[in-house]
Amino acid sequence: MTIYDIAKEAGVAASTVSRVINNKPGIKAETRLKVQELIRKYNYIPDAAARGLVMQSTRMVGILIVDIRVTHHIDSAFVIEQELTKRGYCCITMSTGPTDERKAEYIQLLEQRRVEGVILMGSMFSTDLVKKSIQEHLPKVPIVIVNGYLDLPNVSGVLVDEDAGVEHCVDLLFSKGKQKIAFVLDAVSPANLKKRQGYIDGMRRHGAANEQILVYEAPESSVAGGYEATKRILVEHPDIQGIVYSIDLVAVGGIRAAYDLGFRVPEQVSLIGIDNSLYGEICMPKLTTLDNRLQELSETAAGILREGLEGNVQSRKLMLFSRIIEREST
Amino acid sequence: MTIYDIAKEAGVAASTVSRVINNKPGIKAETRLKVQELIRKYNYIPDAAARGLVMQSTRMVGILIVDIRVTHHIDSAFVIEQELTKRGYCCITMSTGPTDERKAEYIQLLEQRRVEGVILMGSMFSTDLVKKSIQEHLPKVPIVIVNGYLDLPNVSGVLVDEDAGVEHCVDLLFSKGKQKIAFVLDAVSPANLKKRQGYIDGMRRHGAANEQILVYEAPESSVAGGYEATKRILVEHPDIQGIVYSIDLVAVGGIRAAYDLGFRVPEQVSLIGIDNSLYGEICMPKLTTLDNRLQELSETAAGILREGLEGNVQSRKLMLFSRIIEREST
DNA sequence: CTGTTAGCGCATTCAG
DNA sequence: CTGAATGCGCTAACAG
Repeated sequence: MTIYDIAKEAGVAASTVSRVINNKPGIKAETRLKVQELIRKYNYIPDAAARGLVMQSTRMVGILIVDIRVTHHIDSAFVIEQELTKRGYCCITMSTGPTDERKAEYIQLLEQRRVEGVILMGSMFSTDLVKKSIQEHLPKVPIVIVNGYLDLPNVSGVLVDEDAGVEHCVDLLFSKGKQKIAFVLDAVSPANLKKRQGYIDGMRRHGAANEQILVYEAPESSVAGGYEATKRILVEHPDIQGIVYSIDLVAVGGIRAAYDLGFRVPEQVSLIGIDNSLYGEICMPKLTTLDNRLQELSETAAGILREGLEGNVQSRKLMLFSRIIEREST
Repeated sequence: MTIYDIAKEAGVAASTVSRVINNKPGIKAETRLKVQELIRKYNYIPDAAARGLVMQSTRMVGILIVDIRVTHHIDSAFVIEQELTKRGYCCITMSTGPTDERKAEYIQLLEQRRVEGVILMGSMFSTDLVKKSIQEHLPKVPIVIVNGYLDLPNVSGVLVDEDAGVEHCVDLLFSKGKQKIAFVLDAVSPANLKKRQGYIDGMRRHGAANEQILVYEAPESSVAGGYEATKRILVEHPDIQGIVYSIDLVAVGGIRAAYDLGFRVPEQVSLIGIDNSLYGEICMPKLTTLDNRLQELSETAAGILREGLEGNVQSRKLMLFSRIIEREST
C-alpha cells in the first residue's frame, strides 16, 4: 500500500494524497474527505524511510550504552527516550559492550542509519577511539555524553561532581570519628578515577599519610565483586572503620561480606555507595549513598540534545552537584 | 556524500560503486581498489534507509516493553538485542507505558518504520486492543510475545508455567509445615493471574477452605508496595506462616516489613518471590525465588523471531518450565 | 567488465 | 484547487 494505490482508488494524483496526509492547505474538503476515508480503510501509514529520504531527515536518534542491563544507565535512557519520543523521534538504543572498538563501530552503525542526534551513556565513552570515530562518522550530528565529555565542536557533556561528592563522603565519615577508610573501585573508568581522586583528596585533607590511602579494586562490577573486595579489606585491615564504594551494587556486596565476617554495620564499619539506586534501599542495613542526580543529569542531557536537534548544535559542558543521602549504613 | 560523489571522483558510474560496496563479482581489481580507496578517504557509508527502500528490507526490528526500567524485561531485551544485532538487525526498543491505547499506537509507529519483526515483552501485551492493532498494522510481520500469547497467524508466544511453579512453591511451604499462606499480587496482568491461580490450586489441593485463601494486592509494583501489603498481612494475620509474591521486587519489600514488625524470617514466616532477580540476592535473608527462566525464554524468543525474519513466519506456542531456587527466606 | 536506465515511496516544485 | 514531473540515495536489470 503506497500513496499511489490510495491515489488511484480515490481518482486523484499522488501529490494530492501527500497533501492530505501532511495536512497541507488548499484541498477541497470533499477530496480531502474521500482520501482520508481510503487511508482509514486500508490503515495506510506512510513509510518513514521514504519520507526521510526526500525530507533529508530520519527523525531517529541513537542511544549508545555499554550495557543496557546496568540500572542507572537504563534509567537514564528511559528519561531521555520519553522526552525524545514525545517530540516525534525514534530512539535506537544499543549495547556496545565494554571494548573501545565496538563503541567506535556502533557510531558507524548510527551513521549508516543517518541518526540526527546521539546520546552516549557514561564516562566510558570519553576515549580517544570514540572521539576519532565521531570525527570520522558523525562530525556534524549533535552528541551529548551523560557523565562524560569529549572536546569536539558537536559534542556536549553533562557531568556530576562525583569527586567532590566522594570528598564529602570522607568528611561525613571523619565527622563520625571514622578515620581509617578504604575505597573500592568497581572498574577503571574516567568517572571512577574521579571518584577515587575525591577519596584521595579527602583523606589527604584530613592528614592521611600515603600508607593510609587504601584503594581496592573489585574483581568484577557486581555484588560478588563487592563481596570479594570487602572480604579482603576486612581481613587485611580488621580495624577498618569506613569503606566508600564506587557504586551501590558493589557496596551491597560489601554489606553482606561485613555481615558474614561478623562486622557490625555501621557501629564497627560504615559503608557508603554511589548512585542512589534501588539496591541501597533493599539491603539491610539500608545503604548511605552519594546521589549523583541521575534524573536531572538525564533531563539536562535530553534538553541539550533537543536544542541540537532543533539546529542549535554547539559544544557545551555542564556540571551538576551530587549530595549525600544518609541511611542506615553510616 | 553519496555513491554519485564517489563515482564522479573515481571516474566510474554509480552502479560500479554500488557493486564494490556490496562485494559483487565482476569488477576489475584496479577499479575496485580505486573506489575502495575513495570510500575510505571520505569515510563513506551507504544510507541504510535508501538501500532499504530499493531492497524492500529495512533490517529493523521493534522491541516493545511496557517499561524498560523493569529489570527482568530489560535483561530479556538485552539477550534478544545481542542476538539480532549479531545478525545485522537494528533494534528499536520502546517503552509503551501501561495503557492499552499507547501499546496499540506504538505498534503503528513500528509499522511506520517498516520493521521486519517485533518482540512484545511480557504478558501485558496479550490484550484485545493490541491484537486488533497487530491485525490492522502488522498482519504479516513475525511477532513473538515473551511470556504471553495472542491467537494470530503471525504471532508466536513463549511462555513459562508460572502457575505450576507457584503451586510447587505452596508445596514447598507445606513440606516445611507452613500451612497458613498468603499470596501477594503486584499488578493485574495475565501472567500474575496465572500465578495467583497456581497459588489457589495449590492451597485447594492441600485442603484449604475458601477463607484460607488469602490474596493481597500491593498498592504498587515496588519495594514500598510490597512493604505495605506485607504489613497489612502481618497485622491482619499475625499467625501467617508463608507468603508468596508475584515478583521478587515486591517480596523484598516484604522482607523489610517482616523485619520492622519483628517477625523472624524464615522461622516464623517464610517468603518466596518470583523472577530469580538480583534483588533476591541482595536482601537479607536472601530470597527463595521461582526462577522463570528468563534467559532461556529470551533466547527462545529470539530464535523464533529469527526464523520468522528468515521467511518462516508461523504461529507457535512454546512452554518452558520454572524451578524453585531455595535460599534463606524459606 | 562497466555504463545507462528505471524504480523503491514519498514530498515538492511548477503548471494549469 | 489539482496533476505531472523531478529527485532524495540506492540497487538491479539490461545493454554493450
